[in-house]
Amino acid sequence: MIENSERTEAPGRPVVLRLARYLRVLEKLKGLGLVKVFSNNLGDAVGVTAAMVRKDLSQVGVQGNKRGGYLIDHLLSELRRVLGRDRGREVILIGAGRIGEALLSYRDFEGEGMRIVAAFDSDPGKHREGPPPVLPPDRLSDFVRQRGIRVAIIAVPEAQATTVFEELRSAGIEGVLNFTPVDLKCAAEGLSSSGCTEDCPEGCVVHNVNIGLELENLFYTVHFRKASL
Amino acid sequence: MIENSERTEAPGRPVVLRLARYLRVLEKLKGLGLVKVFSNNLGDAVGVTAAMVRKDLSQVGVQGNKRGGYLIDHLLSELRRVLGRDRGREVILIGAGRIGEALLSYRDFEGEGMRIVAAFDSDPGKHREGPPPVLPPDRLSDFVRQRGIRVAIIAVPEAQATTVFEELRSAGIEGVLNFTPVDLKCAAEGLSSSGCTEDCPEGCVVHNVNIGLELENLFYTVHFRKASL
DNA sequence: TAGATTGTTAATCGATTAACAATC
DNA sequence: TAGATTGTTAATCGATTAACAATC
Repeated sequence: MIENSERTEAPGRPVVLRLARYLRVLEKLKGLGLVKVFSNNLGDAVGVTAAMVRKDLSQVGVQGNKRGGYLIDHLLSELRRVLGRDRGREVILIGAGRIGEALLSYRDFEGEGMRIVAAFDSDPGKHREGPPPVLPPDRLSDFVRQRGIRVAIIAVPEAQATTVFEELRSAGIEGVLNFTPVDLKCAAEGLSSSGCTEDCPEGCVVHNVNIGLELENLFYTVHFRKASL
Repeated sequence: MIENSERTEAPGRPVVLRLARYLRVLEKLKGLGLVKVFSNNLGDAVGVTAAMVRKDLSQVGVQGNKRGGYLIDHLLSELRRVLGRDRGREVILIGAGRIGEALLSYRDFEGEGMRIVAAFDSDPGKHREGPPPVLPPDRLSDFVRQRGIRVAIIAVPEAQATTVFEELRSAGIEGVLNFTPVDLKCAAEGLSSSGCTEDCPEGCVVHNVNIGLELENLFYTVHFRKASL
């Protein structure tokens, strides 16, 4: 039953998030002119133990030198490969309202090799040439197919969330970052764990960014800490 | 060493997030006129097993009826109490840029009993009466003390993140929701796990909403799924 | 009583941490 | 060789799931 061949086992979500963090630290270290790094250092920078750093790296097949630590250049290119930095990572945005506009002007993920290549909004007043262009919804499907887009961000009002999600799915989108407070369910039912990630049998992944829940949780934590001191 | 008295054990973060979800579903069910609910139903609505629902509820001391399930009204008031809905949950916002404005106009958490009572921005052009008012940074400290504010949202440019954080801490803020990609470290070092929550020895909790990391992770998941089919 | 649902205990699972053998 | 660091195996921890006794 178990594939025991070439491929290493698929790392889980927490591992991937840490790999992305290692990558950022490594870029900064390289910028400082460093050449080698120990699991020790990386762990300190990201706030995890050295053992975990080594385990994460070995899990994705990245090797170090028994005594010399890891070569930063090697680590950089390996992590970029694993995380898919080499492929084009283009995303579309649905909804050019306040959150949408904020994301459009948030140039930060370009540095990470990701790019919003178009936005879609039903309000004609929002349309513009770009880049990135803001287009009417009826151009969504063609755009996705022609450009081979696989990932979308949903930043529409709550009421439109499920409709938009259906449209994205039928256009062939495989991954969604959802900023609405709605739990997007995939056709049938099921889902939801810690409010972050969810899986869709037929092949669409939804990650939820639920600001209200995060804030709720924060209030709770703050209150509880105080109460327990 | 273990306190075994009155108080139930502190529920972890995943439990609290689920409790908040149960609460939302319950509010809708009540709106529909229902009176009772089974762990079964709640589980379906939130996407977890019935056993987990019962465990979560019993963990915070909420009881049902052995055969009749749970009374929605009872559940509502108990969950509201546990989650602290009864106390005023006021938060301030630092940074009235694009993300900040989006949050200000995001009336959604008012329904959840949380409210942004003021924003602060160093650009005088942003200042206004409100409500909520947008104020200059030098009024932050007094405002926090006078109103007893404990929680803040940081939505400033990356470069200002750490400075703002220090100011908040010295003003006595105990919890921060951080929208910048910077890992806010508490005075010294240490921190960071799955990129969501972090704990600060001296009593300030930071929850990070790192959109870039979420997107990175989504691209990865989508790519990997495809590769493994 | 019979049936159904809760509350809780035991089993499973995955992720983190600790320990240590391999090796440069 | 001695010292240091990796890669991996075993132990721990927490959270989820399964099972079931209690009881309305």
